[in-house]
Amino acid sequence: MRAHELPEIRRLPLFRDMRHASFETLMQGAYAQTFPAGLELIRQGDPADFLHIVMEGAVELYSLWSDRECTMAVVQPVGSFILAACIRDAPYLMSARTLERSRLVLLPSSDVRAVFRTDPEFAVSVIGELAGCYRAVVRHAKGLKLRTSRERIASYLLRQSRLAGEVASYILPVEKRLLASYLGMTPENLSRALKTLEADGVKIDGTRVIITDRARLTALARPDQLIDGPDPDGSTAGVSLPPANVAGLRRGA
Amino acid sequence: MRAHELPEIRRLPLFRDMRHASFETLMQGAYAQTFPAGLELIRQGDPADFLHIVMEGAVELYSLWSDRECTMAVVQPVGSFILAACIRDAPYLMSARTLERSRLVLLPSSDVRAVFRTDPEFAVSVIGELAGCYRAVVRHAKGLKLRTSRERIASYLLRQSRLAGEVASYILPVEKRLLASYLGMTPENLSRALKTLEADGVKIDGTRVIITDRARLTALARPDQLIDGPDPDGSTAGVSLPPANVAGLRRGA
DNA sequence: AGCCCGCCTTGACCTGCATCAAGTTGCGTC
DNA sequence: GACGCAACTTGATGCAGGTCAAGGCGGGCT
Repeated sequence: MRAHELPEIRRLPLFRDMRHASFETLMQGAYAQTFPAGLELIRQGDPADFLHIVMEGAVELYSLWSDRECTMAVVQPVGSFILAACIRDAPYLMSARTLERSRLVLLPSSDVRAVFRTDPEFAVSVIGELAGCYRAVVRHAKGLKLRTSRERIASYLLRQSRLAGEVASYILPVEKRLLASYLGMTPENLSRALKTLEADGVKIDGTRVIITDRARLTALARPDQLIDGPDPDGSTAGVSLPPANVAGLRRGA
Repeated sequence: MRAHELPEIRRLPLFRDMRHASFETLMQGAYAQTFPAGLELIRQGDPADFLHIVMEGAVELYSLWSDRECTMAVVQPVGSFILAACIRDAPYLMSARTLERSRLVLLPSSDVRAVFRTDPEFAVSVIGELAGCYRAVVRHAKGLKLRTSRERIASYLLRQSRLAGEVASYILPVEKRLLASYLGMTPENLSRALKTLEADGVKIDGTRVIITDRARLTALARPDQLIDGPDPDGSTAGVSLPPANVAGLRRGA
């Protein structure tokens, strides 16, 4: 564990308000490690031994079933994942892999469970975090059930623009294949849909998104706070695709 | 509030372990009411003023977007709903309506939030409940993204059979239109798919389901604990369609 | 620099599922 | 028992999106 990492973890909403002693206890059992890109960190179905925290890099949460695979979320620094499985001492519902070289901190699940029973402040933070995660997944499910592919794409593009500060142009934060999987469609379909969306106010040039007619794109996407967020308090709770970079710098790769 | 209702609420996992005084406090602000069938209890987007508990009847949670609608879950006695919105003091993400004449207990959200801050045992229960809800929605999303319509139907039919005790025949606990919406398809498509599933080991006669070839149906559905549940500890956390009745008695209607 | 591999695109095709439009059944009501 | 409504079924049709197959582009490595 590096010196600067402890304060960074401490600043997370999940750990911000807990007692000092509790934090110490948790961090005693912690260990940090750097993993190469493309490594499977967690296999779905395995027992939830550790709460994972992403310090650097990016981690994809995905699910497998019967030779099919789909992306559920991407976790970026500094964020935690699979809190729910740790708490219930239940098998992971999702697998996780690094998208790039990543540094993680791992906390034994048993420690996490022990600490929130003795530190009410930490318990309250866990409640907030879980409630946020729950609402994020509900939003995702709503999008899948209520919107068509094109609408999901348009909403995503607008949401990323909003997260970057209502910019008219930005760089996609993830590979298109991953985006397609997250949005519940094939890469081919995403590619074609992006092309046809040029008639609806957005131009895609490689990884760059240029919103040419925001009103038109908005009319198609019909963004809704109850699907696209954010929650009034603004916390995203880490279960979604990462925010876009404003400048031309490409994340990862 | 009726005399027998307090103990029933107290028996819920969410309230079972809290301090007596906390329970008293919560129940002082509670009020119970009976609603007719088909009444909108909650409109998505409204502020989360009350935690709802279903004492009798059944409540559908559904979502609306742009003249489309989909069922997210059905809550049956004795279960609570929209805990996450209450905790975050955020707008409801889903609407709720009674499916039949139902009796509900309503607890002011502010009381819930206040109590879990002062009663660590209650906080722990809330954590467990939220983690369960989160995992239930993740499962639902996985099913939507990884399985085809036919596979979702087959899985659902097998799951209901399991919940009823591996019976070969049972009555559908909900209307088919609602089931279709829950499974993410149109009623027409459900109707047709059920017909074609007769070649795969299950016969549907009205509301009765008869599994004629469990092996064959299982081969199609490829049930998976990480999608269909249950979690090892068995708690369903109330976010799913209700279990089937074993006997010939029809729920609701 | 050149090569190679993986991501992305494009095309052709086709399946699954939605949509629209009638029926039909079942059930509660009068 | 007849009526009427709502749920369900069935049919015809169309389109969204999946699948399969073949390039093209770009970035990283030797």
